[in-house]
Amino acid sequence: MEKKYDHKQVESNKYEQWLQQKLFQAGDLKKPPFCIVIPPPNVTGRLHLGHAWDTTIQDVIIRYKRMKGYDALWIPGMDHAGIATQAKVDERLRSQGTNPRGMNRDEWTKIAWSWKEEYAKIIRSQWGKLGLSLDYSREKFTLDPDLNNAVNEVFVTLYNKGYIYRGERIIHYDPVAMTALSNIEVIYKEEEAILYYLKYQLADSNQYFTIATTRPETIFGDTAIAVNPNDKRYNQMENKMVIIPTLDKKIPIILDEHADMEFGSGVVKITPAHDQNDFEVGNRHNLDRVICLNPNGTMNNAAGKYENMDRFQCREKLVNELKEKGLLLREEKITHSIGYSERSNAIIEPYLSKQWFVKVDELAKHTIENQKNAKTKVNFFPERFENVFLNWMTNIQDWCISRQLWWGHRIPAWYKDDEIHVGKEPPVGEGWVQDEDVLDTWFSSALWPFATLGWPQRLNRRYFPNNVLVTGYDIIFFWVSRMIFQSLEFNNERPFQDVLIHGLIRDKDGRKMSKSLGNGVDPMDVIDQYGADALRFFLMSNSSPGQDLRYDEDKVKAAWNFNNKIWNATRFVLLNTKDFPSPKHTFKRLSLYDKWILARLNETILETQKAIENFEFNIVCNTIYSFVWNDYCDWYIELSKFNLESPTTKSVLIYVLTEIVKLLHPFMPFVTEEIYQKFNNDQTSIMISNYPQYNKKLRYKDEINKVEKIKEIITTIRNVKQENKISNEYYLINQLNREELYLITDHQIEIGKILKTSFVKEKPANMQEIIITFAYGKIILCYNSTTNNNIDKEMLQKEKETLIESINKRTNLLANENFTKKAPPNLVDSEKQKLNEETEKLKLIEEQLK
RNA sequence: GGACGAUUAGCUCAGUUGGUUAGAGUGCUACCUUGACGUGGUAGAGGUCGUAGGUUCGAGUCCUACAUCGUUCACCA
Repeated sequence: MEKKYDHKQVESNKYEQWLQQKLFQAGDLKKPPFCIVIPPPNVTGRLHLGHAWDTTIQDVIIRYKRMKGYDALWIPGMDHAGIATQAKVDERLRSQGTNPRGMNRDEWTKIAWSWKEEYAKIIRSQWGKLGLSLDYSREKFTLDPDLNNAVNEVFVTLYNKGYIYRGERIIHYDPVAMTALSNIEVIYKEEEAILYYLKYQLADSNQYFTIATTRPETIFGDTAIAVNPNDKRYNQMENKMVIIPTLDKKIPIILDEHADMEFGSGVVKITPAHDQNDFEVGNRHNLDRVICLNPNGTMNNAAGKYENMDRFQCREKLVNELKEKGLLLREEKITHSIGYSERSNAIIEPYLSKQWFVKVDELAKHTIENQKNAKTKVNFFPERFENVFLNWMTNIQDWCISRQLWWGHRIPAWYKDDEIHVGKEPPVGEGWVQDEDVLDTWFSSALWPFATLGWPQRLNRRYFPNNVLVTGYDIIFFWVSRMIFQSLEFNNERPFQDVLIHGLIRDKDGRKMSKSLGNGVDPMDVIDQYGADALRFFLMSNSSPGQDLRYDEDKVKAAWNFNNKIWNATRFVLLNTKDFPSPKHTFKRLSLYDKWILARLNETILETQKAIENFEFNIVCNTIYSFVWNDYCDWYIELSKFNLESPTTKSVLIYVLTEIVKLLHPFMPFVTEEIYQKFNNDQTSIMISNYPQYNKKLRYKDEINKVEKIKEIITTIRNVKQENKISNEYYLINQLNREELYLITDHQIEIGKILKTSFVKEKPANMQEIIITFAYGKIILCYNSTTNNNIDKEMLQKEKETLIESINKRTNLLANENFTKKAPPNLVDSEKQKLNEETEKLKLIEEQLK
C-alpha cells in the first residue's frame, strides 16, 4: 500500500465493476422497496457543483437503504429543457453560419436530438465520476415517446375537464427567445429608470393632462386614458378625447378605479395590449387592444415611422421627438423592478397573445387540502419549506404552458377554421393543422415521479409514491409543487412521501456561482484533484438541512486528509495483521480497550442511524469523523501497539475498521470499497454488505468510564509536563484513591509507554516533584531540574481560584430550593456529585499549597 | 409592504425537545521527527452566542421589539 493516499488509483475502474456486477439494478422482490427519482439535469451542458451536491445526497440515501436491506431503486434521467436547449442549439448553428430559424422544423429537431445524445453521454460519465448508483436500465428522457404519451394524456384529460384552456391574455413575453413564459420564469430586479411625464392634449382645447410612463414607446398602443371616478379634478371629463403625443390619434378619457388619485397626476394611460392592469381596464370598458410590438422586440406598424426599430432604440428616438415638440414635460429618476427572462436574460415585455393555460385553482385547492392530512401529505424537510410551498399554492395564478419553440412536447391540439380538436390522436379528415407550439418544460417534469414508472400504461405501484425527493429550494415552485398537484390529480396520491430540500452552493465569498461572475467550480476538476470521495464528504459534512453551502477548497482538502487518515489506519492494520484475514478471528478475552472501542463504535452506530434517518448528514459525517480520528486512530490504534501479538487485538482492529468503512460507504463509496476488499475473502462488494447495527449488548458502560478516566489522567499529565517544560526524564508515583489506584496499576505498562516514562514507588533522589491533583486522588510527577518550581505553585493557585468559583456557583445552585425541587432528580444528583468531587480536589490542592 | 432565513472563536459553520464550564474544521502559539499517517502527533490560547426587554430555579435555545445582511412573494403610471 502506498503511504500517500492515491485517489486516482483507488477510484479508477470501481464504477465499471459495480456496473458490470449490476449492483445498481433494483428489482429484488423479496426486499422492501425504496425509490428515488433523480431531478433530471438539463441536457444543456455539464453538471455543476449544485448537481454534485444534490445527487450525492441521493446516492447517500440510496446506498444506505440498499445496505439496510431495501430493494433500492434510483431512476436516472434527463430533461429536454426547452428554452435553454433550443438557445444552445441555435447558438451553435449560428456559430456555424446557419440561421436556425431558416431551417425546417424536422431538420432542426434532428440536430437538437444529436445535441441531446452528445450531452447525455457527458452527463452519464460525470455521474460515473461521482459514483452515483443509478439504475441505468430504467433511464428516461423527458421527450421519450412514453413520456410524450403521458404528457398528452394529462393535457387531453385536463382539457376535457376544463382545467386547460386557450385564451388571449397578457403574458410575459421574451423577445429574445421569442416565446411566452410563465410568471415564475420572470426574475425581477430593482433598477433605476426614468419616469417620463408626457403631455396628452385635449382634442378640443388647450388643456392637457400630464401622464407618467416608464415605457414611452407603448403610447402607440394607448387606447384610452383613465381617471379615478372619485377624482373631482377630472371626473366630469369622461368621454372627452385626448391626443396621443406625436400621433394624430384621439383616445377617450374613461373613469376607472385603477387610476390612483394619489399617484403622479392621477391620470394613467391605458395600453390594454401591453399591460396586465390595462388589459383588465380595457375589458371593463370595451377598449381596443392595439399591439405595437413585433415578436422579436421591434416596433410594428402601429408605431408609424418607428416600425421595425428596436423597442429601446425607439424609446430613445421617441423621447427626443417628444422633447422637440414640447410634449415631454419632465423626467424623473425612479427605482422600480424590471422583469428579466430567467433563461435569456432579456427584458420581459407584457404582451397580448393567444396562449394555452392551466387553470390551477382547483388543483391547488386539492393540494392544500391534502397537506392537512398527516397520512397523505408530503413531508417537507426542513419543515419550514412547507409554508413557503403552501403560501405559493394559496396565491397561485394560472399557468401559461404554451411556448413558441420547436424543442418540446408539441401541443396535442389541431385547428380547422373555427374548429379545434384536442386529443391524443390527430383528427381524421382533411385540412387540420396542429398547433405549432410546444409545452412548458415543467409541464412534462411535473409528471416525472410517475411517468418514469410506467404511467399511464401501467404505473409500477411498487415504487410509487417515491419515498423521497431531493431538490433545492429554488425549484419548489417550478417543480415540486407541480409534481404534487399533478400526482394528486392523476393518481389521487402524493408523488413522494418526503421531500428533502437543500440550499444553493455559493463561492467562498458567499456569492452565487454563475457563468457571468466566472466563479463557478467544475466538480470534475475537484474530483481530478482530490477525488470524488473527498468532494462528497466535503459536501455532506459541511452542509446543514435547507441551508446554503459555501464552497471552500480548504475544506475539500480537509476531507482528503480524512481519506488519507483512513488509508493510513488501514496500512497500519494490514501491516500488523499479516496472518489475517484468516478464520482465526476471535473476540475471546477482550481487553479493557477492546471493550471500550467496541462500545464507542456501538454508540457511533446509534448516533449515525438516528441522524441519517432524519437526513442530518452533517451530524452523521461529524460523528463518524470524530470516532475514526479521535477514538480509533488516536487512542485505540496507539493502545493496540502494546498488544499486537494478541489475536483478539488483531481481530478487533480489523473488525472496527471494517465497520467504519461500512458506516462511511454511502458517503465515500470508492475508498471504502477498496479497503473492504482488502479484508474480504469472498470478494463481494461492500455495496451489498450489511450496514452496521446497534447492539444493546455492547454497551460496556463500566469499561467506557474506566478508559475515559485513563485518558483523562494521561492528558492531564501531558499537560502538566508541557506547561512546566519538563524533559523526557521523569517518573510518576501513583497516589490515587483505591479504585483508580488499581485501575492505573493494572495498566501502568501501556500508560507508561504512552507517556514515555514509568511508575515508581518513591521519589528518586535529587528530583523535584509536582503534585497533580484529581478528584480521585493525586499523581506525583518527579522530574530532574535545577529550576525551581514556582510555575507549579502558580498553576495550583490558578486552579484553586477557578475551583472555588465553580464550587460557590454550585453550592448556591444546590441551596436554591426552586432548583432542587423543580429540576430533574438526575441533574440534581449529578450536580451534587460534581460538587463533592470539586470539594475533594480543592482539599488536595490546598494541602499542597501549604 | 408581507413571509422566511441568517447573526455563535480570526475565518467557515454545528448546537436536537430550555439543564448550568457552548463544540468542530481551519487558522494561530509552543513542543515532538520511536516505522500507519508531518497530508501527522501532543498540549494550548481564543466566544459576556447581533441589541434591548420578558418568561423560567435555569435561556445560544422560548416570547416581544429593534438592528444588520440575505432570500422570496406582491406592488411599481
